[in-house]
Amino acid sequence: MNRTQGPERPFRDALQRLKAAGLRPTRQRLALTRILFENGHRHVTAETLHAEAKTAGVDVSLATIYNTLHQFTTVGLLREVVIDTGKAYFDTNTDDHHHFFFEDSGRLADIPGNDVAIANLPIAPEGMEVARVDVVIRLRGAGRLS
Amino acid sequence: MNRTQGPERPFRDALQRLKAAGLRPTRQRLALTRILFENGHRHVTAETLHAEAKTAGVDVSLATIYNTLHQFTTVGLLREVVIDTGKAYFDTNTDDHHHFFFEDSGRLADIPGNDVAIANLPIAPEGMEVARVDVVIRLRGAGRLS
DNA sequence: ATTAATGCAAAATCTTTGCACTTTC
DNA sequence: GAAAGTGCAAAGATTTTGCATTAAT
Repeated sequence: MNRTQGPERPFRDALQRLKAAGLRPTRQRLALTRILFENGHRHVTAETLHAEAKTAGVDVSLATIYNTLHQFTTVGLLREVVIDTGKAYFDTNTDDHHHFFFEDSGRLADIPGNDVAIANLPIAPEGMEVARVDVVIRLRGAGRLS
Repeated sequence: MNRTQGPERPFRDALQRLKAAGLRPTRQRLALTRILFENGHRHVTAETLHAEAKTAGVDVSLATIYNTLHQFTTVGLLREVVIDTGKAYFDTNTDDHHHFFFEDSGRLADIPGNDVAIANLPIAPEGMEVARVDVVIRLRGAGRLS
């Protein structure tokens, strides 16, 4: 838009992130990257991301949302969290960590810190290696939201 | 089939199980109960259970399979295990325990023993209680099946 | 120019629903 | 014969796919 000044910082960051991941910085991917990574860690589904994009005035088809979520996951920008049968959640925090799942609202939250540890992790069967350990703490309750 | 003798043991067990759960012992539910509970702990999906029933010569519609799986889960005969987006697994072992998931084959297995323990379980947020803690160890590997 | 990405709508999966028919109590 | 359960096919929901168009290198 303004080419007398260099691109603003957030834009440059998004561009950089895509380049580093080896993905072409298309208009859609740049917009989604900014939505996803500019405001701390996020948990999204295809649907919520699509809605957010629309709200932000970015026109992206659902198919592209799905493509993008999976490409980002493949290159390590996102991580998929299996919480629910029939809906895929993606987390912008790709570090090893675990989750709270609020059953009432369907909201997902990282468990703060790396406190959770698993004792007596059983040995993987012959010839198998551990790809990942997922811990989900399902919460239910007198759900007055703060 | 043979009414000069009392019903055989397995049949009686299935009947008993359904009655205890407050479910009417219909032909379909009896058959599914036997398939599910007569041979140690099992992990099934709607599809695998439907196939097994068919193989066993039991005619049950898919809709009834779904109904039954959910009814059984509601009354505590089964437990749902969330492993995979887009496919629901059910476990005949309703005790507190965790799972291995073989990503290659889609097979699910209980982690033997109650060894797995979680250290530093974080406090549930205000007004929330822990409904359940799920641990899934995802395995991948030089998967030569035994 | 070449290659990759996007969008659309159609298809594929898995699951649920509505309603007539059947079975259990 | 009430009430509950079953089966079918249709409808839902989410995700994937095929292919023509558009954009990036």
